[in-house]
Amino acid sequence: MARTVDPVRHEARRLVIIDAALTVFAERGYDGATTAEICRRAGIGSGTFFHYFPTKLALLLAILALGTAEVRDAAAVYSDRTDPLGVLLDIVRQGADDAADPRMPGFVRAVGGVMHLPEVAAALDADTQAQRDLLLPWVERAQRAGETRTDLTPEQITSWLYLLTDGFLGRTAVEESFTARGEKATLVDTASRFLAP
Amino acid sequence: MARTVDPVRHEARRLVIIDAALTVFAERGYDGATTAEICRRAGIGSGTFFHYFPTKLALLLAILALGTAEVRDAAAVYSDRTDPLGVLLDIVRQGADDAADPRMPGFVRAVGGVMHLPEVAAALDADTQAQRDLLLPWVERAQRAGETRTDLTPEQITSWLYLLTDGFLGRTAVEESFTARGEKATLVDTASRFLAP
DNA sequence: GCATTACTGGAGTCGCTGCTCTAATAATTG
DNA sequence: CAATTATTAGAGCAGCGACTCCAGTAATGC
Repeated sequence: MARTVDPVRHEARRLVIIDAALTVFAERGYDGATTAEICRRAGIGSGTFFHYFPTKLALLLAILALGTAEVRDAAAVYSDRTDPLGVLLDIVRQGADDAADPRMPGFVRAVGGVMHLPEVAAALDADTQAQRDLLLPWVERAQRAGETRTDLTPEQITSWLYLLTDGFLGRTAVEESFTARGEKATLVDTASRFLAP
Repeated sequence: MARTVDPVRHEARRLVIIDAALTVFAERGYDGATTAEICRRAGIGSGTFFHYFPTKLALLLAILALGTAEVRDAAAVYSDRTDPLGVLLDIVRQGADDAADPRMPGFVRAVGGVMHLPEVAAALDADTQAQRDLLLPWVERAQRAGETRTDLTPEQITSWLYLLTDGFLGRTAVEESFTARGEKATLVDTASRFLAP
């Protein structure tokens, strides 16, 4: 036998491609991003590209999976907090911080543009589910503690919190003067107003 | 000479194509929508298509222009109202109603997916500007009347109102159980809470 | 009726892009 | 070092889709 796989090297290379793709997708959209351009950006040949990912779509899905995993991991950070409302606002804050990566809005739009592909829709469903799993228990706790309105179901409140961060992301994508950094405080305030009993 | 153009017939045909395109764009995204499919849906041949629109992109821009014109026309409806806050909430309500067209969310995503094209970006800028022109005077009046918070600039408030309807639209696009009809009341309530002094 | 022009369909073209294939190179094991 | 296999680049292929072209038809003015 000879030469076993070095998983570290392999994974590193994978991440280089993913990072390049994230940039190009954000700049040109999914269809506008050619594999050739991604390869150039990653400093590899097309042979290498397809050695790591079977299709361009698989690459997109890998990026989405990475994001979803991150959301899942985030749960651990809050696990021993005792102030439900505070946790909810911190999660919202975190969403604003994520929007600060200048590639994020463009990437989100790019994904939306190919959401009609069933694989993409499924990946987004998984992501939404992860977000929900993160928020829902804290919403319920906040309601029980009387820190939050109870005229909406926990599911509805979760959706609306998601709506706020999503809309926030979208606005930073479109409007020059609307910056994640500058409007973060208003986002948290708006979430507070929304949650208030 | 012979046969002058019949503008009515011409315009009607144009609208048929536009309507078909709106549907197909919403279903498949911009790049996913082939001109062949749009032609099939509109019941025309490709020759006819390119007789009416020089390129596929021009067709998309025509749809966007139509929407922007609609926003501009909306201004007239509110012109002699005297309750600024009520007008703002009505505009928000109108946004919720627009989101009720089942093709709207998909179409919005499709447009977002090709926003990197300068022509599309410009068209969206124009649309945002029209929305701003509609909202801004009423925000200023509401502030002066003391019906609305004044810790944010009128421009910021306008952006945030836009954010709410935009996010609302996005959520109806993604989440099955989040319907424009069902969540409309919460949208108006959230806008109220946001605007409150 | 006839000349002229608008409109229409659809077959075909041309460029582009995702992906395949091959041959070379590097790494690893014994 | 030899054998084996992972990795790499990049030339080229195959398919697809926007758009062109043209021939035929309908409408209009005289």
